[in-house]
Amino acid sequence: MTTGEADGNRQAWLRTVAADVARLDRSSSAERAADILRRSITEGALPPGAQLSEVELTEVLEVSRNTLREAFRLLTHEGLLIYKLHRGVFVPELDEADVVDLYRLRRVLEVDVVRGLADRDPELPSARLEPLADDVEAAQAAALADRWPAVGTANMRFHQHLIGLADSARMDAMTGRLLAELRLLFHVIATPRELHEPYIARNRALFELLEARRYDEAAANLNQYLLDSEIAILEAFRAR
Amino acid sequence: MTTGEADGNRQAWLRTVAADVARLDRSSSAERAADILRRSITEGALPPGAQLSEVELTEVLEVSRNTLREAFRLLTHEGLLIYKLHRGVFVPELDEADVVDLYRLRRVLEVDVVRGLADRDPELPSARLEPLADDVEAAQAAALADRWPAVGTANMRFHQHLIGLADSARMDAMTGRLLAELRLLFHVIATPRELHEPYIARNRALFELLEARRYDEAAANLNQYLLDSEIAILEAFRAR
DNA sequence: TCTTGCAGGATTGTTGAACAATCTCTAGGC
DNA sequence: GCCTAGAGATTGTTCAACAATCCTGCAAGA
Repeated sequence: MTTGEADGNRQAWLRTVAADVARLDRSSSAERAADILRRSITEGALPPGAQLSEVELTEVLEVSRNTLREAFRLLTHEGLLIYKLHRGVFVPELDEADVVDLYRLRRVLEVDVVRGLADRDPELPSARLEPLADDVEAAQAAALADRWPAVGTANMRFHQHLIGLADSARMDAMTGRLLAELRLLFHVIATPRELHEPYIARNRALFELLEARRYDEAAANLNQYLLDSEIAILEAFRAR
Repeated sequence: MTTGEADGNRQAWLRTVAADVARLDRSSSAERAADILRRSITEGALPPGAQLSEVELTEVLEVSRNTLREAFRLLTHEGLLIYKLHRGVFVPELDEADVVDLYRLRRVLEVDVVRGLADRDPELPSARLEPLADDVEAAQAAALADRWPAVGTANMRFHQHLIGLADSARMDAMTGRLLAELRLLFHVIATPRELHEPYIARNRALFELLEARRYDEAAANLNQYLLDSEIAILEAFRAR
């Protein structure tokens, strides 16, 4: 082993440790409160349009009003809450225009990521695809157990991991926001099975194209996938 | 004038009034404090790496610590500040990887917007291009007055307005963040003139292609523009 | 000389109470 | 029936205090 290699290993190790430290540091009362609220919103316990009362939530979450308001700010900038000055915070009610907007962004980002993989194919170890495979399996398992919201979660994670292949912190953050907003839409739709089931197979097909390094086909596939998904959501939305 | 037109005008007027109200409503102490800090950061008074002391700024800005911290949160999610738990808030220090990341996103979004204009050409009144023309003129005027930071501001506004043509609230927000972060980079570069001057003419050329509705050419032009700009910034960055 | 451990001070994280500003809703007047 | 006024509730902001954590400097030990 050369000194260069040893240095490289040491550098890599330092990076992983730094990442671990950053993860541990992420515990403040405001963020813990935000975590709980985030789950309540994305799981539908707090439906779109609902107002979040400060006094009520300070008691439930056992944090002070100031800390709660910091949690509100965090979620506001994730798109999961909106502030109305002097009136309070609300769970956003997205409309069809938002669906179109969200999907436009998704198509732009995700298709570009897949297309971009072709340029850096050699440096992309196949292990990077494992999270995607796991997500496909998780969706399949949840479907067999008839847990359709969990299918939706796994499908979304698939797309988050897909974006992750680009190694762009900003794309990751943007996608996190977009998918969180998308979840807001799912709760006004009555038929979760019809909404999520088709995409288990489509995610698997997309994964296999990536695995085979047929990136152009994968990009075209993904583009059509997202167009279809947008239409499906719009239809379910109108039929609610 | 038909009733339809009258309705359309009334609708447009209602929208402008609503926008004005929203702008007036946007005056909370936290956001005013954030405005001041934002300018200090983007204008370079607070250089990358600087720490913002809470007690010091409460006195200067004449707001309470809690309100100041809300202002910090606002700027954090614009990418203009970063929080380090129990250590404070700092102006981010971007590196070359961030430049590459930022420009990748800019290319994806801006080129897609221009390309997308072709599909909705008929519904795009030429008046929508006026802000872009104003920005080009502003940049030109600032250049004649030797005010190069102002040239940079006008150039950035040009791109913000360009994204605005897509009528996507989320693209607007993302671009706002990206350009704010980009400004962070400008202050570590010693030669503002060399950095900004070439893009006055290039923005004008891009504008003229848009005006002529030659969108595909405009998209290709913009793509090369952003690639060149990225290289220029990277070089200036390495030479600092 | 270099590292390690330990105060002590400084800064941030969080709380609770208080008051001001604003909104909502109801009751009353026209 | 519609408009207006005012009471009550909610949010916006401040202040003071304490807890938790970080940074600094110094002394003890290898």
